[in-house]
Order: sequence, then C-alpha cells, then structure tokens
Amino acid sequence: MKIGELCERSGRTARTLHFYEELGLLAPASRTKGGFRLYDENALVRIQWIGRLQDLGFSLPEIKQFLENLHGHLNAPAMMTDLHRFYAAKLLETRSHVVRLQKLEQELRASLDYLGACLGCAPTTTHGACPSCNAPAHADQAAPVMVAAVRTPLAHAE
Amino acid sequence: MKIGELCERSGRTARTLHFYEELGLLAPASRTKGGFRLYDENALVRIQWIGRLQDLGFSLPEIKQFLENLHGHLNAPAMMTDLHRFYAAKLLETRSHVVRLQKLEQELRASLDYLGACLGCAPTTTHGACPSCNAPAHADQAAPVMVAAVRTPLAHAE
DNA sequence: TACAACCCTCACGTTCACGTAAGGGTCGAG
DNA sequence: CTCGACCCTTACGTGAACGTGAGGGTTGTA
Repeated sequence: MKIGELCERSGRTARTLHFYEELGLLAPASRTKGGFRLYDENALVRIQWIGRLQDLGFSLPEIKQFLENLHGHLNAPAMMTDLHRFYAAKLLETRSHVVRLQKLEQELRASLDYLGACLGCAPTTTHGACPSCNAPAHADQAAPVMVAAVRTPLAHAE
Repeated sequence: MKIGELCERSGRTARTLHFYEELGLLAPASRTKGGFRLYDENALVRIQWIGRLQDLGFSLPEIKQFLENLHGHLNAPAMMTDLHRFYAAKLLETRSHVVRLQKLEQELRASLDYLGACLGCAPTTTHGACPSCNAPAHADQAAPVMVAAVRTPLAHAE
C-alpha cells in the first residue's frame, strides 16, 4: 500500500510517517521505481506499537534507542528476555502513574464537594469575600488547593 | 519571602517562576524598592495548583485562559459554579485517562505472558525465525501488538 | 496521451516549557 | 562600607513532534 492508505488506516499524517522514518522507527517494505513508498501490514503494527509506547510516556528518541538495543542482540531469546524486562518495568511505572492520577481524581472530587457549598452563597458576594467565607458546609475544612489557588486574588500584571 | 525560598519550597527554578509570571499565572505580592520579588503563601498554593493542572494534562496557556475566564465573572458564586463545571468535566477526562492506561497495563501483562514462552526458546534461534515461531505456549494466540511490532524485521535505513 | 490525484525531497516554521548565559544591580551580615 | 550571596532584565538556545509550503516528479484511469 502507498503512504496515503497507510495514513488513513493509522490515523497519522504523511509528514508523521516520514518523520518516523527519519528517526529510524519505520521503513517502507519497498519503493516503486518512481520512488513511492510501499508499505505492508507490518508497518501498521509498528505504528500502533509506537502509539502505545507514546501513551506510556515515551519520547520517539527513546523508542528509537530501545529498538536499537533490541536489535543489538544476537539471538531471539535474548531479545525477548530484554523485552520482557523492559515491559515489566513499564508495567510498574504505568501502575504508579495510574495511582497518581487516582490521587488527582480524589482531589477533584474533594474540590467538587467543597464547591457544592458555594452554589448557595449569596449571588452578590464578590471574589474578595471568598477567602473569609464561612459557609456552614465547609465550616471546619480548609479549602482544597484546587479551590484556594483560584480564589486567592493574585495581582494580575498584564 | 524572596524567590529563592519560594523555589526551594515549590521545587521550581527561578526561571520557571519568572516564566509563570510572564504568562500571567503568578505574581509577587510586592517588590523591594530594589526590585526583588516578594511572595506570600498564596504563591505557593498557586504553584501547586498549576502543577496539579499540568498533571491533569493542561498546557500553561490553557491554564492562563482558564484563569482569565474565571476572573471575568462578576460575583463569587458564578465563579465557583464555573469552577465546579470545569472540575466535573476534568474528573471525567481523568477517569477515561485512567481507563486508557489500565488498558495499556492489560496489554503489557498479555505481552509479558506471551514473552514468557520465548524464554524457553532455543538460544540459537535468530530473530528471523520468530515470525514463524510455534512454541506450544503460544500456539493459538497471535502475538500481541507490543511483541509483534518489535519482531517484524523492518529494514533499518540508517 | 492527457491530467487529476497522489507522491517525492528539501527546508524552514511552530508551540511548549523551560534552560542558559550575559551584564549588572541589591541585600544584609560583619 | 565591603563583600559574597542573591536577584534583576534581556535575549537567545533547546528538544520534542510534528506543520507547512515550494517546486517538481509519478500513477493510472479515460
């Protein structure tokens, strides 16, 4: 298939695929005698793989590095062992990333909770009054960072 | 406090804080007559807030936009309502982000599983033989993308 | 063989989030 | 008052991941 079709099927632009090729991450299976790139199904798999690794937080240069390491191995099991180690490490990182996001989720929920009480505040209240707000619903709890940061009236030097 | 202390307490460099100021995200409470920036505790809260939003996937220009919207409101409850809506939306996004990462986690686990069988492969096997590998342990399952993409021998145009 | 749709290779431009000097002024402890 | 630690502004640099032409060649269908 030519690059146009691969673009459609992969959701990438031609420039992106050219760019991956420049970095050594992707190569066409062959070329027409006129110079058009011809790809096979492997290219699509490779592109999807790149996408996964990007989602896992990789930069393209890192992916390239990784590929080079892998192909430095002489035999298949060594390569697969390395891949195994690498993915195992990534699995841990991904888990801790998820944990971080879940903490943020929790903070968001707490903020929403706190903000719920603001909805009943007098419509005439000005922003300036907020820092001293003592609505019964958030009597004893301090405003979460997500709320307090916005309320504080930092002089806007524009 | 001067910028140096704020740097230590926030874990940011001075350049970063200057940069936030350029973008209109942060401002010192005052200045010494010599021109040194003087911050109060609110600055720290603001910086932490920026960090949270960055972790949630925001760019700094987006944060600035958001701040401007908020301060366009005339009274406090309107502002808080807006904030509420915004955080509610972000909460959903964060959840789906977590789901995406968990899917990737699942893919990683499947790949590790698959790769487990490779460890017992004959040490003399070459990469080229991999695509036709028929180890009993992965007899009926196709190689996951995370494995297949690496195995396919794409010509490396270096 | 004509021609529209597609593809090629440069090569410079862009956004983001800062880093890194250069050149000089300010603070406060001694 | 001196001096080292700290701070100021200005401005160019960086790396990641492409975008956006310019100028021209290739394909394949009619």
